[in-house]
Amino acid sequence: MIDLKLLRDDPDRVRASQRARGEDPDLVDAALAADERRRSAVTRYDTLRAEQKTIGKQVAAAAKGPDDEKHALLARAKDLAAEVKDAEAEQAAADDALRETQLALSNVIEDGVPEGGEDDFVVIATSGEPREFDFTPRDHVELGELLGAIDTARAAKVSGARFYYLTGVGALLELALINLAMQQAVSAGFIPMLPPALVRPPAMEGTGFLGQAAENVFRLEADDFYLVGTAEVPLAAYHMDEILDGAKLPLRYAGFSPCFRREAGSYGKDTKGIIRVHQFDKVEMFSFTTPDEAAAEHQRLLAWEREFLDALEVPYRVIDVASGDLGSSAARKYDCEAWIPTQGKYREVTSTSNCTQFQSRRLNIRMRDADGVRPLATLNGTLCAMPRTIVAILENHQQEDGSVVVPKALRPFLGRDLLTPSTR
RNA sequence: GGUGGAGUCGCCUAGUGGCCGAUGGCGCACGCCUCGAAAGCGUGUGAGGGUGCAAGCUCUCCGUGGGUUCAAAUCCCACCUCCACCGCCA
Repeated sequence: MIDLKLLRDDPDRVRASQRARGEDPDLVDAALAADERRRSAVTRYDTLRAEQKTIGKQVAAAAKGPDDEKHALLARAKDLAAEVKDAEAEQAAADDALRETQLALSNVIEDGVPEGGEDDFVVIATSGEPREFDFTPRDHVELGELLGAIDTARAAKVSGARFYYLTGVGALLELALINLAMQQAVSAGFIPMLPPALVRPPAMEGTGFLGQAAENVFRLEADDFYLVGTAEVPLAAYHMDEILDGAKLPLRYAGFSPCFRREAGSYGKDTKGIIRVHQFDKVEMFSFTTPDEAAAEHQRLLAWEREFLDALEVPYRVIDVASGDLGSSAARKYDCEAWIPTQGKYREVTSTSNCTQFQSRRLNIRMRDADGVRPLATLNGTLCAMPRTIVAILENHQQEDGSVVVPKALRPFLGRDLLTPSTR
């Protein structure tokens, strides 16, 4: 949710941000008008209500006095009650209208975000070199089959398209990745969390997933639950309606959870394999910090993501996502993209967003320090999304015979150095 | 799923229609006392909005949402959450 003060003091900055995102700058003026309307409604209600309270006290005092005086007061009080009710309704309507326009506005982008759409990202780092194969590399679907690690055919029978079974070493590979990721997170000071994957509407709404992203959210209508698309939702909402002690920030959580995505509108994209699926597991980092520290924390989250990819010995690059391709709550976003040999391109495996105070305002999460009580900053970053990471490992570390060399960092967790084709 | 009980300002708690934005304690902050501390004493201590340069003035919030009333923490209804017991499942 946008800061009202910023909206009033510097509407041009918000308009410019909207334009850079390819969103409607006129929403700014709609919000300003709604703010104006609300303020006059509040003043009217406050005045009437103060009068009502005064008269109420007079009625109580006159209770023992003469009848005609009492009746006159009561008559006046009745009229006033009707007016108050009317003013209250108008204020409530004005409140709702303002909130609606406020919610329609996306976060103000950070200075330096590349302008443009999906293809206008800026590559800010690359690590490792795409490997030269002296044989024709197999894609992860074929490798998964050879190794007895991935079964998409039976998953289609049981659950339909975009589902998969991890079997045998595939299952073990995920468990090893979870443990490696959690170990890294914990030694960096994160609090490990296993959050709920079903949440009630306020948590989903507060994290901003019921806006443009709503069509990608699974909903359990009979019970009014949403299935989370990322642990970001339950981790952000963990401190909903709380005031955190400024001295205890930053608070960092590493949440492992299943993630559910409808993938509406992606028909035809990545239909093969496990790059784009309806359900997967992920270890997500989440930070609550002061507004001043947000940008620096963003860099730290990116560094932790890179540390993890480095440990997996996978070539990747880091992109600074362009303004038109940011989620509505992100002021800035960096994606790490791993090299996928059989596609000949880099594909997103992790993503970290600085949501500044945008998300905390919606979720009503604040901090208290010497400067008083105010919204804090929230940031999130993927540490390890299992299927895409598994794809990157299998494809990059494969050998001619279909075996896959296990990255050194993962060996203690997997208990083996090499995955070999099985005759299952 | 059934029955009963409960949700008040960081924590505990008083409060059954106007004198209540709300009692008291703990905690916390500051001060006094002390060589220093503890104890003791004193003062202060929720959040949000409107208005104002400011001091201030004012409105809202007693789980949430409705209702009754001139007036609701207090009465009524629905919902949410928690606790206990029973049933069921793991």
